[in-house]
Amino acid sequence: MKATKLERLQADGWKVGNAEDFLELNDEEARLVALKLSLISAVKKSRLKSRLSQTDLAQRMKSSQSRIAKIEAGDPSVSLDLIVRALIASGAKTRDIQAAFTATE
Amino acid sequence: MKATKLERLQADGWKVGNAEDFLELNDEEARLVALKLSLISAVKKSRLKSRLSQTDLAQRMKSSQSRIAKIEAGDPSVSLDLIVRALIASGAKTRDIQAAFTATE
DNA sequence: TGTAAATATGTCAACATGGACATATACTGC
DNA sequence: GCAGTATATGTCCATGTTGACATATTTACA
Repeated sequence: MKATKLERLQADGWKVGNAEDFLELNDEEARLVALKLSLISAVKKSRLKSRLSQTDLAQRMKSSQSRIAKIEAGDPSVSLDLIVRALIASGAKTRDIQAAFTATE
Repeated sequence: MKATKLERLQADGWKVGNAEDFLELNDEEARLVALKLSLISAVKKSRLKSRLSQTDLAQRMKSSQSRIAKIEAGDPSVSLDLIVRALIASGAKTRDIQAAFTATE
């Protein structure tokens, strides 16, 4: 929602900011989660395609086997940064990464 | 490099792991940096397109104006997570995000 | 079944990133 | 120049994320 629209709604006496913002936030949060899941699945696909074990990939990107396992398990302690680094290190091409985004739509 | 290839090179007596790994790491690191820069520029574009001030966008995503400024300035304390959240919150469509990736190639 | 490799799970201390705040600087219309 | 708004920069400390490690579980295959 544009700031101007928000101001208009508020001027009109609308209780904006609670239910509506909540829904939008959920939507945005959902998009991020979907994106992460899609990228995670791309990591596993790419790693297997490159015939790398989790330990191999971990060495490549100077991480640890347990971290890779956590990435692929969707562990909440894993950042988007790490997921993308794993994707790149596993040999994924730019078009593979884009494909992961496409799956989000 | 596949683990098998690495093992073969090592078996052949190659000093793998230093210069080569260093170069590959740089390459991967460079890809990540390029990706971030591309997404950052997409954030600013998307924010302006939506006619949001940094303060507006910050409120939308429950962040702060200074964080948004740091995102757009490419501050090192900004994660990929935050960049993508800003991108989504600023109203970028999935195809805009993909386009940012494309620019990386 | 046994055994080795691969993967999963839990923990933790070190480091990265976060929002918030203060404040400086830049921009815009007057 | 001035006021109002937008953006930039620096700091703080709470929380998030990390690699490393130990260990458990699963898988592959003789």
